[in-house]
Amino acid sequence: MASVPTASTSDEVAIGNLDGLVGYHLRRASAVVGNDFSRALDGTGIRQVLFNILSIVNANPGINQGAVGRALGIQRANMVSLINELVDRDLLDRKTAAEDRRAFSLTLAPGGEAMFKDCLSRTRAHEDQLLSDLGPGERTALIELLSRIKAKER
Amino acid sequence: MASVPTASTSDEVAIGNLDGLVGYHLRRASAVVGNDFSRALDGTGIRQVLFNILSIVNANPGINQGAVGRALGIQRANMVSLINELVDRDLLDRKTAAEDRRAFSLTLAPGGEAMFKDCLSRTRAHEDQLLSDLGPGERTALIELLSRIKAKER
DNA sequence: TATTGTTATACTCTATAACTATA
DNA sequence: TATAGTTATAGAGTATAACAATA
Repeated sequence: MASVPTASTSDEVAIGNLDGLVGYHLRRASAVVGNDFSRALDGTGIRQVLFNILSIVNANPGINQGAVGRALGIQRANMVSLINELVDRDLLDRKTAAEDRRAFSLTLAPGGEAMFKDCLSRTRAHEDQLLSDLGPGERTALIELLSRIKAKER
Repeated sequence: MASVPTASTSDEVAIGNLDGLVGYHLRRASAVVGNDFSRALDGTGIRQVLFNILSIVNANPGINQGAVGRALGIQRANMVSLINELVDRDLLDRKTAAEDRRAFSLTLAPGGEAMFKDCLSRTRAHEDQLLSDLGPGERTALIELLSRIKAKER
């Protein structure tokens, strides 16, 4: 069974063979940053998924619901209530697409733009704080490695 | 609002400001590796959490339930059904701890050891495949960076 | 026939509070 | 009083199948 690390960084117990697995470390690090994100956006009512949707729509005005879902890895069926939530809160404008009457064309409502800006700056501030002991090169390198992993999606 | 990247690696739509956020990339990469993990363990009935629990118990025979949860960031209340599941499937032995009769002492049952070994080699094979275009140095560097982020947990 | 969005549904994960039994 | 495990419960994320309207 190869090498079984005894403790690594753990303070209380050994994590055993998990230590060599990228998946384990990704899961834990993602949770830490995700929780920090939640604290950053506390009080806004915006969750990580919703923020991601706002960002995609912001960068692609007029995009339709399905395309947003594909960009974020969210299934069609699960997009419905998320978009409803943002439309109901007047953060997103939804209208039937001119070119394809099956689809909806999404744009940020004025309130959505303000909300997105606010959430973005909160998020950046929190990430800068949380990741302050990573050098700028390390941070870039990390994002680059994560992008390459993401590209392996199937 | 600083720089708004237009496309980065995206093929269909721009991800906008998400591109500069570590949290976004962590979330997506973690999902990719997690899905790959699920495929690797398809048919075993073992999910990522359960595998993590088996690994902790394997590395710390006799450990109690709460300590496993703390090591993995799982709340006490949520440990109960997970441990029940593993005990019911004869993968884990659970007995009242000698030193503290409130606690349970957990060890891998023979079937649990076999299952863990099997899952571990499947997982390693899948990770090696999925991450084959990361050099060994990059993989180590990635794990090191993720560990440092995890250490910021609060 | 294929695609966009929808509904219904179910499973997993996560979070909180209140309880018991032991310490 | 504090801790180990339990129960109940609720919210959120994710997955599948089947449907209507449109392409």
